Amino acid sequence: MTEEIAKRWSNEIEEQITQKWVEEEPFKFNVDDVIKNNKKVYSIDTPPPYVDAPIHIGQAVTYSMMDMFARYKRMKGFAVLFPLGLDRNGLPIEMAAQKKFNITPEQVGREKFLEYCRQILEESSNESIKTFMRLGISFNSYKFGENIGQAYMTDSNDYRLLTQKTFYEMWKKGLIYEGNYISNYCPGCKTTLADSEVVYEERTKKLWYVKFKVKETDETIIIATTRPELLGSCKAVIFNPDDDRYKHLQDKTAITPLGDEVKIFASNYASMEFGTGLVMMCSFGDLTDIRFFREHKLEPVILIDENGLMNEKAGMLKGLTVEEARKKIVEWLKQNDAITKEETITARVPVCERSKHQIEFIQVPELYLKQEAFKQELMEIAKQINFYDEASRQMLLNWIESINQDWPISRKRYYATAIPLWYCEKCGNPIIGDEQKYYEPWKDKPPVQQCPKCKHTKFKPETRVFDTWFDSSISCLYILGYKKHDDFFKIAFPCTLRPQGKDIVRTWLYYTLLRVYLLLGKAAFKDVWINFHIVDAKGKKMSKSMGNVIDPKQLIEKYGSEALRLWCVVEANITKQDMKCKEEKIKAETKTITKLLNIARYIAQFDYVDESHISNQTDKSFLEKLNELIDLCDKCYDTYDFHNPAIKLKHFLWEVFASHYIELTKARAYSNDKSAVATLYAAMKRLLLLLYPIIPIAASYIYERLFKADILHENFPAKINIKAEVDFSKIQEINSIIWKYKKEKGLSLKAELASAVLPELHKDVIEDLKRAHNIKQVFSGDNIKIE
RNA sequence: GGCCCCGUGGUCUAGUGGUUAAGACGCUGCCCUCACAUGGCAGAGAUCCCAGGUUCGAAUCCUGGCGGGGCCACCA
Repeated sequence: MTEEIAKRWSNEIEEQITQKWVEEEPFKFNVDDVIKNNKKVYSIDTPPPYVDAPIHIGQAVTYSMMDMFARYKRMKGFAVLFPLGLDRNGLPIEMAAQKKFNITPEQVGREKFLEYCRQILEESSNESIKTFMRLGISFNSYKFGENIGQAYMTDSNDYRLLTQKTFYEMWKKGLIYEGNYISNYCPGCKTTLADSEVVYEERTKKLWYVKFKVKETDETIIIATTRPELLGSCKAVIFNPDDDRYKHLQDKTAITPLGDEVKIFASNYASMEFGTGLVMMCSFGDLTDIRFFREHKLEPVILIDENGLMNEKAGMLKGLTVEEARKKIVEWLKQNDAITKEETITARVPVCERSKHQIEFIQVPELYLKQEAFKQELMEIAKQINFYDEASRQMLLNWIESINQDWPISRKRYYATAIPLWYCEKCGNPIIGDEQKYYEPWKDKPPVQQCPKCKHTKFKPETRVFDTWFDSSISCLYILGYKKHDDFFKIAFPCTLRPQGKDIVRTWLYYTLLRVYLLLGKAAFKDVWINFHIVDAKGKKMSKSMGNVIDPKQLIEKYGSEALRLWCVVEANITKQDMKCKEEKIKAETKTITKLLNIARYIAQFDYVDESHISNQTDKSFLEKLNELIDLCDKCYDTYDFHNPAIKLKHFLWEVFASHYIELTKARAYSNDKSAVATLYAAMKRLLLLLYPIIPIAASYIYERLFKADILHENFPAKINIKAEVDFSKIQEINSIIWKYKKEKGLSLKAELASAVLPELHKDVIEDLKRAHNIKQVFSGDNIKIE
């Protein structure tokens, strides 16, 4: 007796099945088996979500899609490496700790502060993991551990040790150096930022018109500036070479309100339209200033210190933040009658991607990883990888093209991977750690007793930590067991797929390709799948402040995870554009699940008949349509396209299978015609297998009841070996005409028809048509006619 | 300023040289027919952004325009 198939789909069924998957770990990655039996590996470098935030709709959708990739590849015989990672590094943890315990790292000291951070992480709910479980994401394991395929955390000693190991490798190759350059500095995060972490935003700013004097002629000139606090670092006043108003000032000397004397000359950097056409060049208000100083070999005066405060060179502004300094100098200038006008302008300003504070440019020593020298090679790498969608490649190429300095990898922060360096107190010689353990120099001793250069025995520990992307950019190496499981790594590298959002192309994707290229000389991935975002029903970006955030947990609660999974592939192609999220559309997909369930219930009332009994031409004609679908799905799934197959599968389910085939063959099925029943089972089996990657929970539920087997162990279906004489579309067409005729005549669908003229078709098909539509007599002819 | 993507019924999407331009959501009407009322059937609703061009033929290819979006560079 077949176990009863539910009439309605429910969250209880979903929970029961997904719970079982979590407990029994059927997707476990077996490294030994892979190595011993030389299995082909398909690996996914999953993007670790941030621990403390519950997962958002975009993650729910993209992880569901990754799950489809993973499940499809398993059906195709791959050993699929699909690990769950959690990102636990970086500033958000520090900020949360500071806020919750109302402390600052400066107050409590490094070790104590790290403890507070760990406490925050300890209390983190792991909410995201529960949602992944509920969505049926087939991670290799939901248990944390250090074996291949187990769930991992980016702040584990194991992960951090690999970060340090790769650091040694690059250090030894001479790719890392200490440089004292102008860096992006975020006053909010109190740290240096790489260019990739800087974005531009439209902001309103004040523009002040300040009086300068010309020394030689004593005339007053007016200069517009948004950065009066940098007046003390002014080294030149410029005007556009075509600006007739100021040509007479060439090579004269300007006196700033502070009394400094600077040269006046022409430069293309000045635009005639902006302000008064005269510009004061300071060190450094923006990137143009930096370039200008370099080109004119001017000695910069740095007024802002490593902490973002005005230093002693700033005179009366010393100790103030930049904001405070600006206020104070404006007041002072006003008192001295040096300001003629004040305007509000809008301009695009560089801001910190995370905290949105305006970037300052300050000079700080940082460790740099060489990248500028490898632009060409990386462009080549970018061209070798398959991009899905192909158009996404351009985002990466654009970014590589625009790189114009090396990557600062050190940060003055705390909760991140330690930089394993010590410096000889006598000669300053840097000492690196070794691969034995994860080092924290401020509390660990270096692996050597004395400085190899001067034999001195005292060392100063490095207290800076790595940029969080320096960790993240080796995730693909970590999951493949780099420098740990050499025999596995050898066969599994490069990683097959990197799935990720378009917003982190210039960080996560770029840095990973850079790191892996520098370490191994190859592309890190075979395929890269870039997703766009989920936006609200109106196409607006979801944000807490707008109040338009859609919580995936609530959607699952209301409609189930299968409806959500089906919706996200049917709705649109997320690799091409943002996808709008409308609840009604998700709700609508519950109907498809119900339909599938009910077709299964219909089939289950007949005793199973195997495929060898398929002989009827109607049946063969129908199955041939399914064969086409098998081909299409296979071809599309292989290129990460689930959108088009999902639409076709839905259509097949509703139209071809339910409306036409089942209605046409009911008479035969109820009279236990072996060919008809065998066809129902054969078709349903294929259809479930095709749907399985998309809606695995429902597919496995039905499969188990109809075929008494676990769908997880099945292969991707092969085409059914049949040859049909009739095109099923032709049959559908005739059905529609007859249904429409009866409708128009106000006849019931069961009403008897005296006769019909139908095209020449196989007798099996004519017989089914006669019984389905209750036609007494059928004549053949080219024009369909019903009476 | 450079590069890229998109513009199909009210809404969201398919279709990428020849189709009566497809589907879903929404809307209207009829029907509880023994798998399914979380259903079935039917209907209304599209100058396929505009203008040229290529072609026997264009929503589909080309050019220009208009509109929307993205990435990068960036004005003191």
